[in-house]
Amino acid sequence: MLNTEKTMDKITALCKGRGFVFAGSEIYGGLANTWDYGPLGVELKNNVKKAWWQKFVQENPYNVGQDSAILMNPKVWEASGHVATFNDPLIDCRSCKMRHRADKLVEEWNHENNITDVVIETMDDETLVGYIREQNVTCPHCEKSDFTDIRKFNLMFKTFQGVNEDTAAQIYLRPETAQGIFVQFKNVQRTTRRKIPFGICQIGKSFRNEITPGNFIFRTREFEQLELEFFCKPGTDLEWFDYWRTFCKDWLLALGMQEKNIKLRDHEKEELSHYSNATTDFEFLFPFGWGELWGVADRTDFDLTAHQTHSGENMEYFDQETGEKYIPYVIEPSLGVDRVLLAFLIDAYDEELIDAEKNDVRTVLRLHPALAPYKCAVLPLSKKLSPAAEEVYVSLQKKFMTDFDDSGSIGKRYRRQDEIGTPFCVTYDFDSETDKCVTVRDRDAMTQERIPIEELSTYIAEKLLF
RNA sequence: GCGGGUGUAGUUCAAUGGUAGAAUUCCAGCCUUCCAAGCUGGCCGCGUGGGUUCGAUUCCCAUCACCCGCUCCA
Repeated sequence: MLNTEKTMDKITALCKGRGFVFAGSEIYGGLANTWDYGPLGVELKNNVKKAWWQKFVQENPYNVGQDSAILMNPKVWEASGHVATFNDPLIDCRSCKMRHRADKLVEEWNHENNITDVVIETMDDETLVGYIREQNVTCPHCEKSDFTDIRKFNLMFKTFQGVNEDTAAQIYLRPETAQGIFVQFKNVQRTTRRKIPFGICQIGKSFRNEITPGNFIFRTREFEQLELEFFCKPGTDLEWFDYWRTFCKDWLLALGMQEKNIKLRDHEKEELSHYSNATTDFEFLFPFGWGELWGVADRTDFDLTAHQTHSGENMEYFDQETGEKYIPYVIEPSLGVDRVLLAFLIDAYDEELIDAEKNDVRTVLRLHPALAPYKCAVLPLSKKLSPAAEEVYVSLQKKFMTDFDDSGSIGKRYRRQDEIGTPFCVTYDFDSETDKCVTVRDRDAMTQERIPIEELSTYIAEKLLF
């Protein structure tokens, strides 16, 4: 019996086999959880970014773009709270080797023992360890109370700027792109003459030294984010929160993601980040379960206020119409490029049983044309037609990523394109010379249409819209 | 980082204490007038490093990577 279930193995095999994603540094035995995008992967990734930019910047009445540096003044991360709260106090149980977060350990212990008058948040590591030893807090796993000291684990990658590798020269690789937007908020507002509400979009790499990455490109230590920081008047934030939630969902659906694989989940109070008072996660049904794709957070005025406090720079916005001065609230829809790319891939992956007896399966990536690495492939029906077909190929290349393939049977070449998600195959045949038309075969509908060569690029361009 | 599992061509799977064989993919040629045709030829592999041994892909140790759990979140 043929198994057409989508699995991560099949997805990773396709990615490796067709040049979407390769394991990083593979010839040196790899480096844990690093992945490189191959020729098709980078096209897909660029298309995802382009599609996001198009809807969030190009076509959007509110938003503008920017691109800030990965390296920032370390004070940024003190202000943002990342130096303090991205620090996990890890503690190991000597008995069963289980690792815990010291603060969570105490929190649970207090909860179970009905201790309510102890404030964990204000405890430093020594106090935490002291408390654990005093109270004989036990390991939830083995019930013993034998813990190591706390080891600080900061999720931020550190490096050094300049020649001195001392702490004064220590800087961080940004753990999120958002702060680059906050620190430039005033410059962008001034130079674009934007009035509140408006937003700033940014695409860029971020780095988090996760304890446990995994699930292919779902969680990696180096990843790329698509972030919008939307500035609005306090009190209108929840309204805009809803607005952007809907906007984000529409974007996913417009690009063909199946609604049944998307779920919106609101964060519970305890779950909220240090900067947020409301968050909704967009989750996608991956083969390994539901996983977060898009976090839409109401960050309040936390960041701008923090930067105002730490930098001494006034971050207030002055409303000319009402004469009011205020620090804007911020709605942040933050999307992981690698994650959403994986989601699109999985969502698009399909195996079609063509002939049960021959065990013939057509593997097809039903990617939206806007996302597909190649928009079309030119396939001469016979090798004798290759020179003429190449002319069509060269003209199409000026407009879109186009592939050319004249090796093997026409059927095999269709299948090759199906597997990498090419929406249109253009076949140049023996009549093309005289009627100046080609056959365009649609990947999903499996239909064939005779199109004049000169109308070809317009025909395809229309299908790329979303 | 801890516990469990895995590691042989791009993929799927063999065999072996005497340095590996097939299918498929891929490439070249012949053939081929629209959905994985055929023929001929070809490329490609024992994760890495040690040890035992005359000799290791095989046995032992370490290491690395991947998968499943504990964490976390874009």
